[in-house]
Amino acid sequence: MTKSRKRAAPASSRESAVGQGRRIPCEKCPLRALPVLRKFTPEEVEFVSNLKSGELNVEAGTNILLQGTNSAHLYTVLAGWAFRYKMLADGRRQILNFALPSDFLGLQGAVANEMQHSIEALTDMTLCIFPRERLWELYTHYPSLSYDVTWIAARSEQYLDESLVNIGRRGAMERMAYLLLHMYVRAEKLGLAKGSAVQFPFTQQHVADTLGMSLVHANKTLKRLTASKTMRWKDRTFELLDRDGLLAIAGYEMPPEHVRPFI
Amino acid sequence: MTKSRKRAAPASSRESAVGQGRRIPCEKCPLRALPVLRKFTPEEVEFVSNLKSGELNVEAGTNILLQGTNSAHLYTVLAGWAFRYKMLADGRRQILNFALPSDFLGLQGAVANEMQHSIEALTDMTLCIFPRERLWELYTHYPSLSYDVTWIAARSEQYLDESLVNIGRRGAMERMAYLLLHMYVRAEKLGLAKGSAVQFPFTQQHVADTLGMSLVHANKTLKRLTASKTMRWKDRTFELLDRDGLLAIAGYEMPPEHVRPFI
DNA sequence: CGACTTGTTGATGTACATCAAGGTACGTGG
DNA sequence: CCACGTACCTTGATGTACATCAACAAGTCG
Repeated sequence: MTKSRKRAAPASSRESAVGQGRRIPCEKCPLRALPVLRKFTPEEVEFVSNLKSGELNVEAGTNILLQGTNSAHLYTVLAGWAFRYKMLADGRRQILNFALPSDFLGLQGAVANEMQHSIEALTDMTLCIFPRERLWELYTHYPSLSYDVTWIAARSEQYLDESLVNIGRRGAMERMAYLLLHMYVRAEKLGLAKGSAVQFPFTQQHVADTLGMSLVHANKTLKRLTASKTMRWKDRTFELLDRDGLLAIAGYEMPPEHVRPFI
Repeated sequence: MTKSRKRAAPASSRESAVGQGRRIPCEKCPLRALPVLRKFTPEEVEFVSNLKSGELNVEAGTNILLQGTNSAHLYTVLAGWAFRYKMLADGRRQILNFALPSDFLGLQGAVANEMQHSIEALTDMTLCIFPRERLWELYTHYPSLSYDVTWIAARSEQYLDESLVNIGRRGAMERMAYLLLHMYVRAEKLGLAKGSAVQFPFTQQHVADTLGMSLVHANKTLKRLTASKTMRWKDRTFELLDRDGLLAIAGYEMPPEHVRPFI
């Protein structure tokens, strides 16, 4: 054993001060207009709207879902960022993925019974709540939506495949370049970019835990990457300066990203 | 860049000498009796049987699915072992997962359009073929089966999560112990174990590519692991000698494995 | 103000990769 | 039969990408 990242105390994860917001009807959901998201029929939207049991506001640092428990809910991210992670007994942490607006959370728990991972809010967030036991209704009433759920699961599998190659077979610079570019592109697609800059709410520690390296090494890798002048990342603001240059360092062809469902 | 595993020539992957076997009706499928697999209703079985368009026999080394192409089929493994992998441009390889009898292959391609990974047969295999374009029928006619497909996708996500923690945050011994135990358990559940021994059809190179390490290091790690007397692996035969001991080295709680669907 | 979070940097150690060589078992065609 | 190739495993010597340890700087917060 070696591999860095022990933290004795659960430094983040404050007490989960949550709140119930008022309900925006799905018909007026601001996300639904995004061009990357598949158009729903009015019936589909109405069904989903009816499935939605409420909204949840959580503060940054809150654990939305917890490894080892079974959640009664599924969530859609309306606003804010989160990350999915697993902890080992001795405190090592691996971040599996980040969640952005329009992402769907908790399916594994709905299907398994017990969560095998945790999810923590990176920023203040707004989530749509769907009761887990009504997922079955969706399957019996709306094949199109069931297909979407499968689609979503298959796509996260793709992301994970990418991460596995990334961590298993590539050096620190390649990994880092790939991750930053990946997160930039995702944010950009959601209209979160201003010019070529995005507000990244995560820290170097999060990046290190995503890429399976130590904080110190992540820091030094970022320095080297900055020296390449393909990007800049200071005070939570990420700027993409040379997309092709960064892509070249990542040594990668980005897989095609399609229009996707949003439940 | 570093991170091992370049191979100039595609050493394995012979020419895909395949063959069409005769058709076993799903009602008589030998796998369906396995206690780990969920019981299907007669209607479900009949529907699946009708969906099945044929059987495929492939030799060890054949590429069943290829990164960058779009396959017209979905497969269920009836017999034999395979592995899912991705290659980088310079020849580095990352194995993502292994496929055993009862596993479902090709969903990502069905849902995306273009495969983002390849699958290669480790042994001679028999596969059930399902035409991809009829997947939609399944969604419209059988919510229960659609739910199963989602279930399967969510479960592979869980496997990938595990692998990510494994590669990202654990040392060579831990990784190795975990992988071997994991593969043993999977094989055992399918009735492939004799006493406490299983025939593993993969080589040390495959293990190395799964764990994101070099062949040499995998070999040395295996030596050290053998010295612990918790297992033995010689001439393709793996023997589990001390389950708890190996589990302790893996430093892990195995997640609960449930009864699962088999399409 | 201290306590804490985040970033930064240098010194040192080690887990890993790379290189190189050889060893066994299997096949092939002469 | 042997010579030859090839697939797989093994082992030692050497190099390096990473982790660990330690310290400090800047910003924020109660």
